[in-house]
Amino acid sequence: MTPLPKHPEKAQLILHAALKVFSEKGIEKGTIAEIAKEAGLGKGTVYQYYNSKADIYFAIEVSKAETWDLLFQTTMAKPISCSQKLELLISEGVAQTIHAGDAILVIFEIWSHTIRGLVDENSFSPMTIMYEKFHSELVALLEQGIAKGEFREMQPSGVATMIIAFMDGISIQMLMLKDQFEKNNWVEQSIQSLLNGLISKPSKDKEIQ
Amino acid sequence: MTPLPKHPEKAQLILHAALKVFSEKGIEKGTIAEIAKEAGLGKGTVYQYYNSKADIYFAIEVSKAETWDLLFQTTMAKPISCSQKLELLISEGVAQTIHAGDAILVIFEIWSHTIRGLVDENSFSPMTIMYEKFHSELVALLEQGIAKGEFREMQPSGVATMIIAFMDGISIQMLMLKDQFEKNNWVEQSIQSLLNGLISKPSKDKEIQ
Amino acid sequence: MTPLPKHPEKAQLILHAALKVFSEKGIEKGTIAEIAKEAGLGKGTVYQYYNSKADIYFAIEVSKAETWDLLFQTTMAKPISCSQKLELLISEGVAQTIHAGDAILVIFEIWSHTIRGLVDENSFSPMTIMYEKFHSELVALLEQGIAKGEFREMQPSGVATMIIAFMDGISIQMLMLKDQFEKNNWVEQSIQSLLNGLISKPSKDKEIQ
Amino acid sequence: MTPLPKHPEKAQLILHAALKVFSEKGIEKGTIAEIAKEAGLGKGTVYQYYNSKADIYFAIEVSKAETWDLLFQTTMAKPISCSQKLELLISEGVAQTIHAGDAILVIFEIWSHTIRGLVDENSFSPMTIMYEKFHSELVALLEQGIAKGEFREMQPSGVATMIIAFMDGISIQMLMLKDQFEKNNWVEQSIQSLLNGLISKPSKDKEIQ
DNA sequence: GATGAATGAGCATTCATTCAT
DNA sequence: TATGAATGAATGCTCATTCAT
Repeated sequence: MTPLPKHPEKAQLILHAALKVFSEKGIEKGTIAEIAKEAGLGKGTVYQYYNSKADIYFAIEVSKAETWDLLFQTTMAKPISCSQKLELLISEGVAQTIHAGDAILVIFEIWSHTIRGLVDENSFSPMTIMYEKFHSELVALLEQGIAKGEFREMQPSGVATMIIAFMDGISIQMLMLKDQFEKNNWVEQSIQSLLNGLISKPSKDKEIQ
Repeated sequence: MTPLPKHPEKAQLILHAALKVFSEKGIEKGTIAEIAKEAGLGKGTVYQYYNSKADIYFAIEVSKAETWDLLFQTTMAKPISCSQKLELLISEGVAQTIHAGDAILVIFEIWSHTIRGLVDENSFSPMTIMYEKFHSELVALLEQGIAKGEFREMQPSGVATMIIAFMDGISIQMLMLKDQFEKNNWVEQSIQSLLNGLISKPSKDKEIQ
Repeated sequence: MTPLPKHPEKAQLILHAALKVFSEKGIEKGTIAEIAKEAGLGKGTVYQYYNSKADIYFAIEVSKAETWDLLFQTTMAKPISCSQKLELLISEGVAQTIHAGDAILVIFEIWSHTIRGLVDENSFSPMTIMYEKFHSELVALLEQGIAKGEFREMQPSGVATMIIAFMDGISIQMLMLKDQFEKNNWVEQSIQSLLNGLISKPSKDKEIQ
Repeated sequence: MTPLPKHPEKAQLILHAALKVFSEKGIEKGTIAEIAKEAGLGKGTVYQYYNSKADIYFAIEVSKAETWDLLFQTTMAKPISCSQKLELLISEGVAQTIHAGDAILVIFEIWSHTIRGLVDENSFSPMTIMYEKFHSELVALLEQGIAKGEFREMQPSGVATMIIAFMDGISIQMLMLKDQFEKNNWVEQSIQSLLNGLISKPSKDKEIQ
C-alpha cells in the first residue's frame, strides 16, 4: 500500500519528485515517467514503492495531513496562552501554505479526486479526517480561551469553521493574486482583523483593526 | 474563440452539458464525447462552437465570473445600508456556492489549469480579474460603511481579503464535510461570527457571537 | 460488444487482420498495433469496432463456431444416407481444419483463455456451446443410422465423443507433424479406419481396414 | 541450458512451481515472480537454474514427453497380449490426461509457442519427436497384433494416427465439457468404441459397442 | 550460491481533434 | 451546418531480466 521494498528513503524521494512534478503539471498531466526521471529512477522502480499513480497522491495527501497535525500538536503543547496559540496556529498555518506555493494546488486536485471518489462511502480520506479533527480541536481551544476570558463570548463551532475557511481561502487568493499579495501585506492585515474580532479587548478602544 | 456559428443557445447548451459532465467526472476525465452526448449533439458540433476543450472550460470560468459580478452589482444597487449589503453579499455568495455543489470543484480545477497556464505571463484569467475587482469593490464598501459609522474602524484591504478568503474557504469545507455541515448549522454561525466582528456594536453587550 | 460504427465490412476486415496476426504471433504476442497496420487502419479505429483485445478474439471464436455450425447444417440438409453424411462431416471437417492451418492454434489459445476465464461460471463460450450441440446432433445422426441399419450397434454418445476427439486430435497432429502428414496420407487412412469401425459391413469380410 | 548450479532438486522444485502457476494463469500471464514465490525461492534463483522463461517451459515440455515415453516403455515391457497393451496404453494415457487437468492447457500453449517458433526450421521440439516416436511404435504394436491375429486387418499408420488423435482430442473435450464428461461416462464408452473397432471379434455378435 | 531491487522495453487503451460527407 | 468515423499521440502499468550485495 505504501513503500514495499526496503529503502524508505527512496519512497520519500519519489514522493518529493511526485510533488514537484504534480505541482508543475497537475495531477493528470504529470506522468509517472516524469516523476521517475525527476527522482533519478527508472519507471519500474516507482512501481516498486507505490502500486499506482493514485497511491502516490494518496501518500502525498497523508503526508500533508500529517504535517498539519504536527503543526497543531506542536502549537498546542507550547506553554503559551490560548490567544497566543490561536495566533500562532493561524500565522504558522498561513505561512506554511504560502511556503507550499503551487504544491497547494496539488492538494486541491487530490481533494477533487477524493471527493468524487467517495461518492456514497461518506467519510474517510486523510484530509477529511484531519478537517474534522482540526475543527473539534479548534473548538476546544476556543472554549478554553472563552473560559479563561481570553476570547470574547462566541459560538465556538461557527468560529472554528470560520477560522478554517479563512486559512483555506487565503491560500486560494495567494495562488490567484500572487504579486498583489506580496506587494500589499494583505495577509498580515487579514490575520490581525480576524484575531481582533475574537480576542477580548483589553482596553475599550478599537474593536477590530 | 467562443461561439462560431449562428445559434447562441447551442453554445449555452454545450456549456451546461460541459458543466454537468465536468462536475461528475472532473475536467480531465470528462470527455468531449460525453459532453456532446449530454447536449444531444454530435462531437463535431461541439467543435463548431468551441475550438478546444480548454476553450470550453475557459467559457465556464467566464460564465462563473459573470455570475459573481452580477451578484455584486445587484447587491450594490439595492437601497440598503452598507452592513446589510455586506451581509447579503456574504450570505448570498455562500448560498450560491452551496447551491453549485460539486460544480465548485470544476471551478477549482479550472483555476488550477489557469494558474499553471499563467506561470510567468502575470495577469489575465477572468477569475483573477474578478478577484481583484471584488476585492477593490469590497474595500470601497467597507470604507463607505466605516465613514457612515456602520462598521468599526479597520484596515479595509485586510478585511476584504479575509471576507473573500472566508467565502472561498466555506465552499471547501462544504465539499469536504458535507453531512457535518448540514447537521450542525456551522455556516450560519460562522457568517454571523464574521459579521459580528465587523459591525459596530449598537449596544455594548456581546461583541462577537 | 461487436461492431459499433456503421461499416460492417470494416469489422470483418479487422477480424481477418486479427486472425492473421494472431496466427503468426499468438494471441498474447500479437499486438493491436499490428492488427491495425495489417488492416490498413489506425489503432484507434480498431477500438471503434471492438471494445478490447479480448472482444476481438471472442469474435473470432464466435465466427469459427458459426463456420462449424454451418458445415453441420449444410451436411445434414443434404439428401444422402446417414453414413454418407457422417463421412462428409468428418472429411470436410478435417479438410477445414487443415485449410485453417496455424489459425487453428489461435482457436486453441482462445480456448485456453476461455476455459481459464470461466472457472466457476460453468457453461457459456460459443465454442463450448457448439461442442455440446455438435455432440448431441452426432448422437442423433448415429441413432438414426443404427435404426436404418447403416451403422452397427454402438453406444452413440461414446462414439460421438470419439469422433469429435478424432477430429480435434487430427488438427493437433497436423500442426505437430506437418510434413510427415502430407507425405504419407495418414489423414485419409485414419478417416477410413474410423468409418470402417462404424459402418455395417455389407459383406462379411474385412471389418476394419 | 538447464540446471546450472548444483542442486538438481531445486530445478525440479521450480519446474513444479512453474507448472502450477502456468496451469492457473497461462504461460503468458504466469510470471517468474509467482513461480519463484510458489517455489519458495528468490526470483534471481530461478535464473540460476533456467536461463529464461522459455527455458522453463521447454523443460516442462521435455518432462511431459519423458512421462509419455515412460508410459509407453512400461506398457510395452509388460508380459501381456498386444490388444491388452493397446487397451492399457489408451486407458492409462487418457487417465493421465484427465489427471493432469488444467496442466494440459499448458502443454497446448507450449505447443503453440514451439510450433510458431519452428516455422521453417522443420524438426525438433521434444514433443514433435515424441509424437513421431509414439506413432511409429504404435504402428509396430499394431502390425504385431495383426500378425498374431489379435487385431483385424487395417492400415496401421492410419489407425495409429487415429488413436493418437483420439487421445489428444479426448483431453480437449474434457477441458471443454468438464461436468458433462463426468456425469455421463463418455470416456469409457468412447475408448471401448475405439477398441471394438480394432480388435478381432472373438464371437460373431456385437461388432462395435 | 541466493537474493530482490532496479530497470526499460513493450502494450492495451483513451481521447482530443480533424475532415469527408 | 451537423455529424461521427478515423486517427495517433500519449500514458499507466507489467514483467523478464540483470546485477550488486
